[in-house]
Amino acid sequence: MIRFSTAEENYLKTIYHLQNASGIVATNDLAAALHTAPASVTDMLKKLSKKGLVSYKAYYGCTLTGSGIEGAVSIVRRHRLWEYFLSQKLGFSWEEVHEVAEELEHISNEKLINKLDAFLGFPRTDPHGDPIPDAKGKIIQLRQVSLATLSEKKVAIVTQIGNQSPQVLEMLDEKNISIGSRIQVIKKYPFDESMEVKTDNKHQSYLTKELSQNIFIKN
Amino acid sequence: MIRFSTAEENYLKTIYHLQNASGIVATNDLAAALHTAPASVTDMLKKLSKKGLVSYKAYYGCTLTGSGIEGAVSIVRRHRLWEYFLSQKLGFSWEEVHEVAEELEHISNEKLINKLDAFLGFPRTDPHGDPIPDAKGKIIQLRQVSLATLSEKKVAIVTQIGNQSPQVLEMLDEKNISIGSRIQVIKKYPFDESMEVKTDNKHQSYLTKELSQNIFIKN
DNA sequence: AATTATTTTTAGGTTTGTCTAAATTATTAT
DNA sequence: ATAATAATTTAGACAAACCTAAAAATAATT
Repeated sequence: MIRFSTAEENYLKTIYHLQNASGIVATNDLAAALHTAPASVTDMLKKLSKKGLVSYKAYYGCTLTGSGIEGAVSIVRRHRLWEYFLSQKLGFSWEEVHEVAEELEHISNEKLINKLDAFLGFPRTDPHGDPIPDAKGKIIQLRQVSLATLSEKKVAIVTQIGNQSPQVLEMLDEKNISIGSRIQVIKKYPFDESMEVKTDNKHQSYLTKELSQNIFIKN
Repeated sequence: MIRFSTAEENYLKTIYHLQNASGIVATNDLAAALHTAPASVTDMLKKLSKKGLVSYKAYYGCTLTGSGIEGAVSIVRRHRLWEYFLSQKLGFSWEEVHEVAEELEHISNEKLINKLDAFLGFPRTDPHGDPIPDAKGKIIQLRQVSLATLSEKKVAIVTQIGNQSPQVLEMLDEKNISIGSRIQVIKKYPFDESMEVKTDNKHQSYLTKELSQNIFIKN
């Protein structure tokens, strides 16, 4: 196992997420995601390229190589296991876990992570419903069906949240919707694709199209 | 709360332990403990001095100031809580915990540490028997009575280990002695101050003066 | 196709924390 | 008390990761 610096790990992880969302990653996009100057990104890309972790052609963005992906997945695994720990064992709310996990994820002792995994009972998703890679780096990504597609009267279980911005998480908290929630569609309004839903505790809420499209479910 | 860099934290913590053991801390001793060149230590001492964390007079070593001690104690708290977690929850052996805790201790989210403390049930000592400072920085240091002073036939409980080098920890492991062990003195040999002892499981061992002096007990 | 605008890279600089080698101060031994 | 030795500091450099400003390459617009 190769050891990465904290900065390298942040680059690998961020490139990984960006390229999963939209293929080749542009320097400016990466800079924006990392809150650094584009010039700094160029420096680091050259470094990661020389190490064989990204393939990078000047002016044409980058993608992770095989070993780059391997590294990124291992960081994602650590991040999500810590999120699960913080949420399930320490009682952090799901909006708070991400920030703390950003720090914990850089502790790269493999035995620690595998023992943590076992202690937590080998969870398959983190508190936001994102899949946790196993010790071999395998990720079971479940089929993404959004709540927006569910028809009236039907019931489903929330499995994942798409956009995990604090704004979205706060709204979901207010509406009492979290991973594992049972949701029933009461009425759909085709005009603006909004809907009225009922959660476990009979709590009734109104969801815009934007919100319901970000809530993923299983039946 | 002021934030420190990882390097600063390591200096504070190391100065704290050294000055607890022997008053004023010499540059060379600090360099040896940190595995760095003495010149680097001088640089850092100037920096910490300017920040008001150590009082430092060139050529005459250093000691922590009030706020330096405060910082150091908070790092010690984090370290020992993580050691407890690793040992009690994740099943690490007590020789292994220190190394991993060296990394975890630098995550300085106060809420994380306080929630971890609560999750662990507010433990008062780490797996080596060292006291864990509470959230206010208070340390309850128990009276140090060494096994060497215990008389024949008497029984006591191991509360702490003085020298926690891997060599000592390994010997104690072999002899089945750990924090919380019940030990009975079978026979003492005044000539070399060695002794024969019996542990919980009827396991009988021979302890040299050097070893028994490093095992601290309560009755 | 030429100009303008955007994106990306290069050049040169900063900070943190480290190093080695040389100079200085303190301590120990004669 | 002086010389030798040990400890410490200064001086000058280096790597990592960042920055700003200017230059160059690519993309968009007329």
